[in-house]
Amino acid sequence: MIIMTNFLEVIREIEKKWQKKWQEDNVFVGVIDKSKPKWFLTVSYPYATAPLHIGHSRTYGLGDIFARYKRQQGYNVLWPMGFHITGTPVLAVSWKIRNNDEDEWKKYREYISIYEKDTKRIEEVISSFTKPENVASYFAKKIIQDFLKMGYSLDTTRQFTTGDSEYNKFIEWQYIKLNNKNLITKGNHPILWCINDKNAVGEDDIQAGDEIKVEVTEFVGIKFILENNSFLVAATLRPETIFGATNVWIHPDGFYNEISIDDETWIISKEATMKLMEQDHKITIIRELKGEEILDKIVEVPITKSKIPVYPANFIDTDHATGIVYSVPGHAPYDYTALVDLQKDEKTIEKYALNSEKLKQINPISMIKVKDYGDFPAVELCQKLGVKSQEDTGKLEKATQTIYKDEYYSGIMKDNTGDFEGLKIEEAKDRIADVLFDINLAAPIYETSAKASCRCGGQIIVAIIQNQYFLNYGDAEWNKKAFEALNKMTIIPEKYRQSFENTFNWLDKRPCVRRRGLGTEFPLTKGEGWIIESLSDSVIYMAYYTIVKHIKKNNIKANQLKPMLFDYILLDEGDIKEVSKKTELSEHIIKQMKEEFEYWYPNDLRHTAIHHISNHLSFAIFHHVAIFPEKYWLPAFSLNDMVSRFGEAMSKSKGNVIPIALVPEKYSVDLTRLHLASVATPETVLEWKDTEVNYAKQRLRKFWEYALSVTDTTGKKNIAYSFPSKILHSSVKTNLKSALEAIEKFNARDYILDGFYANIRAIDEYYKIAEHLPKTEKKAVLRDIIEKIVIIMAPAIPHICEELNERMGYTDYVSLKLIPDIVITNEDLLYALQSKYMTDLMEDIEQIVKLVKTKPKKIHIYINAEWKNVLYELAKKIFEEEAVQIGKVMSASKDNNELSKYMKEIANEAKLMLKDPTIFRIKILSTKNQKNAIEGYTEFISDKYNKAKILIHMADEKEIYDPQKKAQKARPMKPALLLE
RNA sequence: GCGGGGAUUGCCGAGCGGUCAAAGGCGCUGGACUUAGGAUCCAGUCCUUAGUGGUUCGGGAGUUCGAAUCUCCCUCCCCGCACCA
Repeated sequence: MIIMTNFLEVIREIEKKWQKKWQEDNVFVGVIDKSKPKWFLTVSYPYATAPLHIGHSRTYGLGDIFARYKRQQGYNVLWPMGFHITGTPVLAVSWKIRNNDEDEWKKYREYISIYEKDTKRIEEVISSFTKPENVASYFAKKIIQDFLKMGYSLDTTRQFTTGDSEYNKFIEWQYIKLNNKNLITKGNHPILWCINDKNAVGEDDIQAGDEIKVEVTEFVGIKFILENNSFLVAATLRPETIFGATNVWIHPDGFYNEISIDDETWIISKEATMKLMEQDHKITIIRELKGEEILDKIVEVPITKSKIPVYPANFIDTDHATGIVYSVPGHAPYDYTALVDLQKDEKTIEKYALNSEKLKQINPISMIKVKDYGDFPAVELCQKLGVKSQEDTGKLEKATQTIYKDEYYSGIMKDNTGDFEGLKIEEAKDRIADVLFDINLAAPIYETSAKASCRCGGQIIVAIIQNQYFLNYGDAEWNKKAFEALNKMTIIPEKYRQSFENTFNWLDKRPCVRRRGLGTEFPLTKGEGWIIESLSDSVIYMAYYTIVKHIKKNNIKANQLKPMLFDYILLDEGDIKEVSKKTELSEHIIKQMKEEFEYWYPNDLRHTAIHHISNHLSFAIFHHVAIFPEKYWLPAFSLNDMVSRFGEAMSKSKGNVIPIALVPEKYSVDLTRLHLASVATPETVLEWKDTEVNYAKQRLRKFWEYALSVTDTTGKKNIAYSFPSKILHSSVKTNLKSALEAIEKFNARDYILDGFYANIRAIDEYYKIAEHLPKTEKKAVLRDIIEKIVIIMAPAIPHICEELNERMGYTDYVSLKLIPDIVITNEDLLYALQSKYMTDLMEDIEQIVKLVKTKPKKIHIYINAEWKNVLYELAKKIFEEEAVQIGKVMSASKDNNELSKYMKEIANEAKLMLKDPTIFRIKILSTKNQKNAIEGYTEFISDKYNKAKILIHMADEKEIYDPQKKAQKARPMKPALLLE
């Protein structure tokens, strides 16, 4: 109990002690050493706007295990870290703090209180966030501290942020390269836009943007011909329904504009006019009008050429698309309901002097055949749901969605749809739109998927940005090269390769400049206020780590970092003399930078979270193949999923966050590292449960105690190991061997499960079986294996291992100790088999003891006759590659001298074999080795059953004690038992 | 919708053609230690049985000497979908 409370405290002190030493001795600083193979790891750098939590430490912790493992394998390892601060988030935080956003202040008070205890200081820090750069610099500083407190073996001398002016030069160079290779194109592009700020908006800028998902929707604006070159433009998502149009709806009280647009005359709502002005049109307003002005007018439907009237409807929203829709009562519940409402509504008919006769003649048109519906799905569904009027919006919404879905997936165009007859709706929809566009009787109208406001209060609409710059990921040659690179890469876990392939196939043009956020100015449009989108900051920056050290050390200025310098260092292009002259840098410094890059690159492994696959990881491959020669392409990615708690992803609003900064005091660093890396496979969401952490804690404590019990002794010294000790020794070896095989494939979980947990269990087991053995032997064997475990498990639990290494009398760092070769001998394999054999045997004994319910005085164990081993080995050979056929065993036995005399017994045995053919797959111990194993455990078994006598009988021997004829039942690996 | 992943014993979660009744954990049950224990340690935890038997791995069909693992169909669940890092 005392040990219990103290254990974590002891460990925590140890953790601090070693972190300090590592830092003081610069143990993890990457320095060129050409005598060693290099290994360059990167883990995606964090975004510096908030404290990191335990979910992040899953990713970084795995990275650290890999880095430490490689280091202990003799590689010269470089694992640097920087910070991402470009884009909008830093600005958004700063903006909210500046505008005294209460929630934001509250959130940041909590964040900062993780690091600062004094309330006044907390307020001070937050106040400083009114300057964006302070947000980034504060968190960058804190996060790196957190990382070091987690024991990560980082080279901290190569830190930078994506906001550094020197780094911006590197990004500028990247874009110059991409542009030179014609990978940047121009075009128009719809985006979400705030009419107030006159600027693009992202999720951060939209009120409740994290809850309402606002997207750009493309409507087809169909031009209903009013008169020559003058149109009523009705917007729809379902252009195929044009064949069912019976009339046009307009809001009688709504305000509309007659506009001149691209040499045509349109009537659309006032709001729509404003929106279209941002959508790449030439517009002048001719006049304003109210909806009622055009009621009862007749328009011509494109394609069908039928003439239909314009009627009033209150469900029309003038602030949605064009504020005009056409009516398809057969297939649209709103339209049907509005039509019925109007036909009954004498008052309205009179008010607008509508042609009542004509109105009442209007009937729904059926033009889509849908499974499980009659001719008029809208009518059917409205009746079924009991829709009363067009005010019944809840039910109408539901009906609309149901029909949309049903018709979309199972609808077929009917014979009144001309060329489109028989087409599935899925297909007809796009075809009809294309035809309409072709004959210039439709135009795309962009609208937001939901009404939304900017944080500034302005309405958000869709705007078309002209001459926008794009990265052309769809470029056939670029794409092909990226695939080529991907095909050569190692992806861990391999199953994510598919996701990359899908991403590559889906990637097309991607806008690469923004008007908002921090970042590098776009070099092609200097002075116009275009910023390079921030994902481009995280695709080839790994290369920058190799040279940033020299930039900082030599105090190189941004304006010295000319493209030709990067060309020379990173691409080996150009002439050093000229570069030196133009950049005013000494040749020596330039050479050093080049040497550093050429030594470390490529980035041997990049480890990140899974959700980066479809963006920055894919782009990283694209940008590498575009810019670098093949020898510098990325060789490998490894990935892990996130951490959840109480079933949900960690987020401030869910209140389930554990900040990394609190890990050392709340848990322990080694404990957390161990748990995070081993409790789940990397591709699954890891649910953090304190009860499970507790398990890891108990095991860690046990390991610590076992290890401490042998720090005062030395290894094996002329002590002959008895059977149980040999078993322990070789099973630990076997476990460590498979642990090393796992981590070699970057499988940290199996590495820990096999190398740590399985070994502790093996020791537990040993202590049970070895109670009767001399203390000196037990200590010797334990010391022997602890030494190995300490070295091999150091990558996972480095602090504890450093401490034990020291307490065992070593003066070097275990973090730098080479992992020994573990060689599994035939003897080890035999012990493993014997151990398994004994576990099974003891289980059998235990089962019988339980059934008999009396304590046995004697335990007779019968080992099978030798000929049975011969038989099984023979059968194994026969069935190695083919199906099991008993006849073959029988005939082969007949030809075998040793077996032919037992044919009767073999017939019985064969029946058993057929029942359980797996027996042919397992390894079998000789009768002698079965006996050896049992003898090695005799004392233990005897002690376990009140000193019962253990008697081993060989079925072959004559005159054995066998009152119940058990001996003949013994099979290889399955001795028979008799308890008395 | 498109694309991907998944469904395992009370729960979480490994396994992905053969010692698989299926790792490990949690929970539960019993015991030890204790004044006590929601601490820790040990044992047990599908059903049956002097053991080598039966029924299980979302549902259904198939391939195989042998399937949780392979194939096909069905049902349900999760994730990603571009100007957001």
